[in-house]
Amino acid sequence: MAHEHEHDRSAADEASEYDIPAIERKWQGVWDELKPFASGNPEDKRPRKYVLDMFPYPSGDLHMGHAEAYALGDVIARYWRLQGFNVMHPIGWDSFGLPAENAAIKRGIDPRVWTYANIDQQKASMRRYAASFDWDRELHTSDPEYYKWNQWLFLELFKKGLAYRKDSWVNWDPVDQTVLANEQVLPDGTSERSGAIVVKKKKTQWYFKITDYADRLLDDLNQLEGAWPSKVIAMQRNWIGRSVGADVDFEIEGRAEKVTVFTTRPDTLYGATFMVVAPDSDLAAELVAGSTATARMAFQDYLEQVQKSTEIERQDASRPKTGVSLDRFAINPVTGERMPIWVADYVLADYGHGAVMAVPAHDQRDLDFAIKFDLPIRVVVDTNAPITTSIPVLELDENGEAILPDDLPPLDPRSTGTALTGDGRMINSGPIDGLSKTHAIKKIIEQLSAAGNGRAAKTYRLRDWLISRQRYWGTPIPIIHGSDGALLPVSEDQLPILLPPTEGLDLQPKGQSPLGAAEEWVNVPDPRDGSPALRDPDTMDTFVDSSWYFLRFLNPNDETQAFDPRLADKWAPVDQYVGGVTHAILHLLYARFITKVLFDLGYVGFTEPFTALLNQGMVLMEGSAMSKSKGNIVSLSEQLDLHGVDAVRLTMAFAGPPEDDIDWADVAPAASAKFLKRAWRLAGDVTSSPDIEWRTGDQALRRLTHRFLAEGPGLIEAFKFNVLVAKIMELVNATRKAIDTGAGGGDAAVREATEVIAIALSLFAPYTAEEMWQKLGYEPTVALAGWRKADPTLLVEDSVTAIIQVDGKVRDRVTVSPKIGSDELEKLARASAGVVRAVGDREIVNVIVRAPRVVNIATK
RNA sequence: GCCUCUGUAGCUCAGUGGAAGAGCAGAUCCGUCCUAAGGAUAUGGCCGGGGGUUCGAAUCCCUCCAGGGGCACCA
Repeated sequence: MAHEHEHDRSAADEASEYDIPAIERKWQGVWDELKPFASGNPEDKRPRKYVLDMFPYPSGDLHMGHAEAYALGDVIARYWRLQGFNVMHPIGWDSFGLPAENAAIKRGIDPRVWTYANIDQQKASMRRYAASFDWDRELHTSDPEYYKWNQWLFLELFKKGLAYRKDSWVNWDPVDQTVLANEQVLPDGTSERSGAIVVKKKKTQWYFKITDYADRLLDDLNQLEGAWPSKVIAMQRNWIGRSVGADVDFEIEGRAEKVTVFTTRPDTLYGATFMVVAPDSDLAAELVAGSTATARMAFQDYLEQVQKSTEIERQDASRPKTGVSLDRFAINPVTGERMPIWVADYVLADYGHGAVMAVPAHDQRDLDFAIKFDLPIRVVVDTNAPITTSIPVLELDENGEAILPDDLPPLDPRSTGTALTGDGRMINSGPIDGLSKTHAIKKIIEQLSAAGNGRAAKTYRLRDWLISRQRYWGTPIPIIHGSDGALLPVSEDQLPILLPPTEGLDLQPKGQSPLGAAEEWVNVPDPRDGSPALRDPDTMDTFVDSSWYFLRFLNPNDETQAFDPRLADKWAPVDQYVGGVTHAILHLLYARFITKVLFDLGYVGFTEPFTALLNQGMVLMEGSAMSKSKGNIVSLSEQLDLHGVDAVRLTMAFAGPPEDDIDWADVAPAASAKFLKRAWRLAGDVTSSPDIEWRTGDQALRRLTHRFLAEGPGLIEAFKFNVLVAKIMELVNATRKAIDTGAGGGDAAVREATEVIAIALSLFAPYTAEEMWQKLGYEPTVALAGWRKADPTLLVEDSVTAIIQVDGKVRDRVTVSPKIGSDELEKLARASAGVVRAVGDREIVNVIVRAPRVVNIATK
């Protein structure tokens, strides 16, 4: 620090001190005035990019997880701005939902009050955090101006038959007293929100018909390959769970209608020796009703036992098989054999048709069951037979059996206990004998189709999206129930249907929507004839809100439409989406679905909402997720007060690859703060003026600077933020060295490097970067300074070191021109002292030359 | 059980056929009334183990081990 400042430090201007709180205050004001992150100017000629962070639920204050996500998303937004793009980087609030309602109940206040107070608080923290959001686009999903368009969207789906009511078994959360979508139930059978064990209830509810889009949701994942994390793509594929096979109809003795089952292995139909029906299915109840009294009693006992078991128990595949016979029979359509019908809980009521044809020889579950209950087993695929891609021609003996090598294991699943699930050659299967699996499947489907008792079929694990919720703080469903049961859509000019005030309403969860008790609200005239009718009392799943919010950001204040299709053409889909992997299925699947619906309705011209996706990891503390119960919560505001916003943001970016978790115990925000101050000091030590001629500067430092400029964009675009930060550190160290022991503070290369450092740091540490930029003699803002182009002449080295190996070991090295020829390099290598010594009197058998980098001399 | 990702310095990670690297932390020294800021220097590695391919392997192939994630009675 210069001496003259030491005497009047108290009066020193802000710029001569690295006074973090003062710097933060100063630049927030400047940004508010300059609005460098506004993206709404229609005259703006820059190319456009849409960078979106998943919007937060307003829980009260920012936490470490938000801090990581918004730091990383901001790096990308700021980077594209430096590359000359008009970047739309909006933020809003996912402000409907249960936490607000539960908090309101606890405190006896309106959820609105709690929600909007939280938003105010959280917004202040966010502004301090200096994410480069375009605040002009802020939206709240709990505003009537927003949820009006949820209702519009619902009606669009209703008109298309994609929103419908059905009576079905639903997931019921006994704590929050509401139904849940399948996606909101964790694999262990608990609610993702309340943690309660979810139970099944039979209820009539609203669904969105996402299963109509199952194929497109699955197939379009291919477009996202490489642009979305492969983990998320895999999870979505699993979730949709398409199986390809056939439906086969079985005649039932004593029943007029056939029973259809789905199978992925229609080729094994000749080996189907019994049928298994889900115990909790309507089919089982009906079949047993027509059976003997003994069967009915056994079934009743079994059903009760099944219904007592939890979802977790039921999902344990290692559990021994259980079941009872219904004493009814199906007829195998190809063999004509009688097949006993059993019920067993390994068959699920809500998958396929709730019944399976059991092929014990070739399916492990069926085999386990057949062995336990001594049911017939017939092998129909010879898995020992060789497979060819065409119809195989095999050596057969006089009985028509394939001639096999002696050492193959026998085909006897009953004694081995292992089903033969592999490919092979069909046997015991009449007209399809001799075929391989693929051909047999094709042929049997043809035969079944021709006979009218089967057809090709697909089935999915994906279920329709249950969107009704029996709670207050959400979007009212725009449907009126006529006294005759008619479902009457509210006309669009009546929207929004506002939530009634909470006064006089009991929000306490009790299994029925609190809205149903709002007499004045719920009782409406039938739009057809004015007779008494009722509003639908349920509210929508808040995932409806977030399934299209990225479009509302385009013109969040538009009162005439949900979004402007012309703006959607310009800005959407989102170029870069950033958020946690917790939404890998839920939100992302729903948003993809709604986007495809909007495409089909002609509102948007694209079918995928998020072109690229980055999942950031979690912030942990000492190896585990931060939680109140563990008592390991690190307070973000404390960290910000301690180290400054810039240091915390830099730490988030530097800690590792963005998708990895950050353990706050392993990182050093204080070291980041130290580094930032070190970088900041460079700007004060630059004594040249901005118009200095770069070319006169120190060449070594210039080379380093321009190599940095050349590789920076690739690192950012590959999300290797941590690597870029390490490179900035290197550049800072080299510049420091040039100032102290080399070219000095007046050198042009020192100024150039420091400017580049300020620009690069603006991605991670905006306050420090602005401060440096100003010290270097420029007007704000560094955020729009632009990423400089690397000078290609500074990227080529004028000499390189070639290594000389003898038998793979380095024995010498020579400094050569990067353009040296192979012959010349080989000559140099053979003559080198190290090589002569190492080779000695051995014979040289081979010389590999890779000019200009390496020569390897092999000896005998 | 199946699928998938990851094992490189104390920590976080680069490097993905051609000399094992960076940042941070730690160590020592300079500096200082003390502390700190600041600066300098050196240290630190069976590249998870084993086998193979190659003139040459951290890098490619096989196999095993360890850890993370996902799926799992879905016919």
